[in-house]
Amino acid sequence: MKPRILVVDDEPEAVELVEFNLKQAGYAVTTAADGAEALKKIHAQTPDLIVLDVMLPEMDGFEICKVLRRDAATAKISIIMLTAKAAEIDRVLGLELGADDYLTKPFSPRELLLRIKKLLTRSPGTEKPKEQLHFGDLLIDLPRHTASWKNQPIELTATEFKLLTVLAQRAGRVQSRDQLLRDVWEYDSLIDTRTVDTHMRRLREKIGPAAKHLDTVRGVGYRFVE
Amino acid sequence: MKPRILVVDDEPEAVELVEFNLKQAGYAVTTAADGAEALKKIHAQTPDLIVLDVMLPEMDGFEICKVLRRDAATAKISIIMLTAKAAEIDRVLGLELGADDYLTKPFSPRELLLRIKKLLTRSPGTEKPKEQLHFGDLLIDLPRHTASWKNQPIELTATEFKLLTVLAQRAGRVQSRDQLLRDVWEYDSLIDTRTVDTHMRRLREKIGPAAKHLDTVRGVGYRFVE
DNA sequence: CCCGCCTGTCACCGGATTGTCACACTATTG
DNA sequence: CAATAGTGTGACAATCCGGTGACAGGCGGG
Repeated sequence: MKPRILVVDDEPEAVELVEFNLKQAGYAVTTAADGAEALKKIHAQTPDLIVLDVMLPEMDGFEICKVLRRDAATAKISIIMLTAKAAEIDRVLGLELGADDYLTKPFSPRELLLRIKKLLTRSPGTEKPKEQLHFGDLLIDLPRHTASWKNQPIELTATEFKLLTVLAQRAGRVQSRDQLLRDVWEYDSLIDTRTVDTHMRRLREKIGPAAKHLDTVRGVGYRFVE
Repeated sequence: MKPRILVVDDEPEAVELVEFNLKQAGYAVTTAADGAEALKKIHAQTPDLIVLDVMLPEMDGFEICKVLRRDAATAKISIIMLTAKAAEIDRVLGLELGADDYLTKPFSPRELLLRIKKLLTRSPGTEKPKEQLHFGDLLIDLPRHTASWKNQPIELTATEFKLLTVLAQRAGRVQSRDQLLRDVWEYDSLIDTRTVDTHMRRLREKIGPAAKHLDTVRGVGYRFVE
């Protein structure tokens, strides 16, 4: 899952330079040359981070930043402002604008990459991982370490619970037996891969009707379907 | 009536940045560079919230936090800790320290403002740590350090009481033995995890019928159920 | 100093859990 | 249709895990 980054600047060369470097670094990059285009693209597909030049025709970077922060849907996107004057820094990072970081032009691509990395690795930490997983009548509660079907508790052993959890958290994606061994058992391949099958059987028996969520993908592995 | 916020940090630039942003946002800000100064200012005029850096000369943030929580006059002030390591989070938010929130450095002023706002607008209903915990016929009184079942007092040792308290305060959530060692014993892994079992046994014996609240989650830990 | 209480550790036990195997069964392939 | 690979199933033994009783060191009070 590549992090998505939107680069907003009206100077084509600047955009190109940044875009090239970010793509090199493995990010999915989209670009916009003015505020209207930026907002359109943001609403089309929310990026994880925005690199935003202050100097833009019509709607400037400050305006865009404010607009984004006001809307709950976009308020949590990390924003790095590209600004000319050091004097503006306080305002940029402050309450009114609320950018997460800034760079004064000119800057080195490497520097930008460092800031981006910092912001992207931090944001997942600030939002909590889900504590409960709902799938129709199936409820998995991680901190309580319980699962239930139509509010009827399901008795699961530690391994079964973890297996269910791992599959459910990756709902829709097939997990190979090896992958499951790594993620559920936490050590590699000391265990026969067929052991996974046995645990899947036990899990299916215990969760009864909810077993419809557990698909076998012949020749590949198992998958949790919603 | 502006909410009063005390910022405690020994780095002048950090203080300045935070102070500027908080004032912009309409808070009344005072600052302190070390623990002694902080305590003095707190007692001179109780702030509504404290932004507290962990790294301080002499008395560190942990110490200050503990001191504040012990004194009834200051126990209810909201505290946001600025901490370096993610590993310390559990301890910071846990029973021993009882901070209300935390941020890992570096953080954006905007993030800090969001957390502050959240804590200050906290409705009186979602009040601070309760002084008494009721669960059916079981009553745990934290300031008195007593527990009772149907108004009959239960004799508990210090460790047993703390163990019960920690579990009850996280009612519903499974606590691993390691977690309990951290939160009840306060230091890590010098102690055998099986020691927890022994104390659970003693606790169960003493609280008699109330032991039904204490669940064992095989392979995971223990859980207080309501 | 002695005594009793609190604590941490250990060894043991019974039951739950788990990994493995052999075999049955089903989909896939030629 | 037969052969084959892949998966479901039942049974079983080894292991793990938590409860329990016992014990020794530490500490404080009398």
